[in-house]
Amino acid sequence: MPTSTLPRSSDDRLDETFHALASSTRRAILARLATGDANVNELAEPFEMTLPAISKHLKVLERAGLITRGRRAQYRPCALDPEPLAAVADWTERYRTIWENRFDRLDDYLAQLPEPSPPTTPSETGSTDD
Amino acid sequence: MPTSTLPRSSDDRLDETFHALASSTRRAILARLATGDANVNELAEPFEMTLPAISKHLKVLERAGLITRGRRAQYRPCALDPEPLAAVADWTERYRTIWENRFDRLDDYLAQLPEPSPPTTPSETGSTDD
DNA sequence: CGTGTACTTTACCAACTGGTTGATTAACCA
DNA sequence: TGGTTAATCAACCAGTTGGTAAAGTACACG
Repeated sequence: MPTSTLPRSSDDRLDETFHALASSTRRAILARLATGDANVNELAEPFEMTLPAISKHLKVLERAGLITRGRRAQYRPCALDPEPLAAVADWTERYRTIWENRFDRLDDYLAQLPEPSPPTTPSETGSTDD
Repeated sequence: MPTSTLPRSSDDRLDETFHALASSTRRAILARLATGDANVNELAEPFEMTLPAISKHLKVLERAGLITRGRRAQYRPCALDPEPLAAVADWTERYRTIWENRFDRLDDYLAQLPEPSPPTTPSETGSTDD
């Protein structure tokens, strides 16, 4: 395996980041690492899962650049690297404005309504919806 | 298939949202929908993929709540619903602070350095970086 | 009616995931 | 040297994913 370090597009990297995050196990590992570095056994402890399974999850997180791994004696300490999350935040941000504009348009619509009929006159309101 | 609409945990829904976003095809569909609603054929047009494949992607996006679908004659118009992205933004935000604290700690470290050697003395600055 | 258009469903496939067990590597300790 | 601990590798398995082709459904139109 030549460990193909080909120049990945930002699309590919976003694919990889989102995929790595699409697992509550992996997100829990990241949450644990957010409190400080940890070895593989420490990371595996909360899960009802064998060590090789955790090892695989860590490899996914590492390939996505979300963690880095060192070597201290026979331990492989893992550290969080939230850098790829910046791209996630950027991507998400572009949709937040769209989301907010919906309410803006609704606000505009409500603002130009003829009369804010008081809630004491429940009749007359068009009940033939749909 | 009883369409199991079981009460999903927020973890499960985040899994589903991240999974739906972990495909550049699906993100491209969302980007297209960000410019306005569209039918399935319109959404499929930019891709070298058969219609059933797009249909499957749309189903993934729909299950994740990222799009809603209507019925107008034989058309099934799709509309973007960025609401689930709020949870993504929230999740990501918790790690942004960690990311920034790194630099804060670096700032603290730099701030407490003995002497901020002025830039007018270009010698003396350690040029033996790797 | 029948025919075309828009889309979904079904059945099938190869590839990938996510887990397992058992063997293996690597470093420390005695 | 040999044993223990930490972690990965290899092989395997069931279930899922992402695509296809072909058939089916739903609606409009002449």
